[in-house]
Amino acid sequence: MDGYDKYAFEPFAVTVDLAVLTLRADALHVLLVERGQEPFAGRWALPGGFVLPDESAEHAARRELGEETGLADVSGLHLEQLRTYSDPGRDPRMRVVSVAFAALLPDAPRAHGGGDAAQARWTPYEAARGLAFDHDRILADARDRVGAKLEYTCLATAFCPPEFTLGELQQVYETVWGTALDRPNFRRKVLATPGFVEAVPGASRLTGGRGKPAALYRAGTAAALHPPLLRPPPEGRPA
Amino acid sequence: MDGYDKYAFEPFAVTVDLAVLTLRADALHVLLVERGQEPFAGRWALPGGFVLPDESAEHAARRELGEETGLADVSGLHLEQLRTYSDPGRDPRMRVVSVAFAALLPDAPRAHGGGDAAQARWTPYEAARGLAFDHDRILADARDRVGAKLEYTCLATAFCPPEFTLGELQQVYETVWGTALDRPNFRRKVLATPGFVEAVPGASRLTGGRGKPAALYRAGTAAALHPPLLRPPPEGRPA
DNA sequence: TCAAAAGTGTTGTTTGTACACCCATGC
DNA sequence: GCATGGGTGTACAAACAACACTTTTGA
Repeated sequence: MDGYDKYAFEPFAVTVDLAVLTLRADALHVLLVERGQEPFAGRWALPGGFVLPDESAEHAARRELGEETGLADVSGLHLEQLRTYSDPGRDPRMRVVSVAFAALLPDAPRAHGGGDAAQARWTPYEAARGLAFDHDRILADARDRVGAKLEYTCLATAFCPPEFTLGELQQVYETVWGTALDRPNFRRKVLATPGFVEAVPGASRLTGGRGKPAALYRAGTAAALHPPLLRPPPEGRPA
Repeated sequence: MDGYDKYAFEPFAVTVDLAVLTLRADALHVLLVERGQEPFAGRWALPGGFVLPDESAEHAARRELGEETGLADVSGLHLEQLRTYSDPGRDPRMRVVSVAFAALLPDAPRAHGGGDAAQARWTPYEAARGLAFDHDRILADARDRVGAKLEYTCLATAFCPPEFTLGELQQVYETVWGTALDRPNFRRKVLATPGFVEAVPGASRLTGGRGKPAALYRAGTAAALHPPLLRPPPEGRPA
């Protein structure tokens, strides 16, 4: 950090890459853009872009999030830094260091090709393979991180609309983890955690067209979950 | 990412900053270097340096770790990316984006002023305040991360020498968390977690000069802890 | 023989899990 | 009525926390 010279080193480009995740039809979806230019022209990639000279990576990420999703207000969306990818060869053109973010959306708005992307599309997570650059890796890391954070934080509400039912919240866990949970027990755990959700008095909503209308809840103020809501251990290894 | 030009944007410098943590005399210590030049000349800072044109941030971090600690072999040390700090004003000289890492050492080697640092010194965590740049924040984030990861990973062994006693392992938890743990229960939890530690057959060591020699263990192969070893919730909120 | 540190046992409580069961609604 | 999804109760098992107790060493 000492003996500096602005141009002493080969310039690094700093970009942000976004893993924008949402739940659609009970499946995890990710927002992808089709690349219009080389390298990887025609391939799908995570949305992203350069960090501008006078903004932070967080600012750039939220700016890109607005441009790519076409949402008017992205200020309330959950946006979280994942990690930074800096392998020298990750971009064939030049030295690009990318700060990756995960964004969580309650509902999938229409995808539209905003910014410099040819087009944007919501893709099921399972089908999002063969992405440009090291984006397969970034996407996998995003999913791992989100799955892990569901256990010990209130992150699940970031996938839900402002008012949601406990069934919808449970669906978040089941979809991201790919496991079924016992409904009565899930309900008790969530309600027993102070600050996870708060009831909307009197409100209720029909979910599947049939059945008893479910009570509505809002996200609470707590950030961490004590005790955690552990996902069932993978088969074959009894705790 | 399209329509690129190597020099179209103001160059970003990319650096790494290291929060090198160890346990010394049952207290968390961090390696600090005294800055020799402006800005912040004479102030203490986390060790770090530029990422070279042909290396990743991880490579730069391990290289700096070797230079700053003076250790011959740093290949086995735990080194983990924390997050990236990119506020436009964080370095008054120019645009510097820093990828922060946490490094965990089993034992505090002598600190020596290596590289471009005037001198390096192990400082108790509590006394490390008023650091240069945003290093107070980075250091606090490192401590938070390490404390949290002790709960659900086998990270604690990274603070221990190759062979250690369960009492020493417990000391890691107690020091980082600042809480006392019940020894019999701690012992059972650790031994009940497959892959956390493995016994060294027949070996034992006297720890406090007195008392029964303790059996020795090595770090196991597991990375995650299922179930987690939760720290006692802060007073006043019964789980 | 005592202090100190390691290691084992036991007991009561809490938590988790796997269900069975009732409730409200649309068809 | 009946299928569907929401919500409650309960009983067994596993896990946890607190603490008494034994063992092995140095002084």
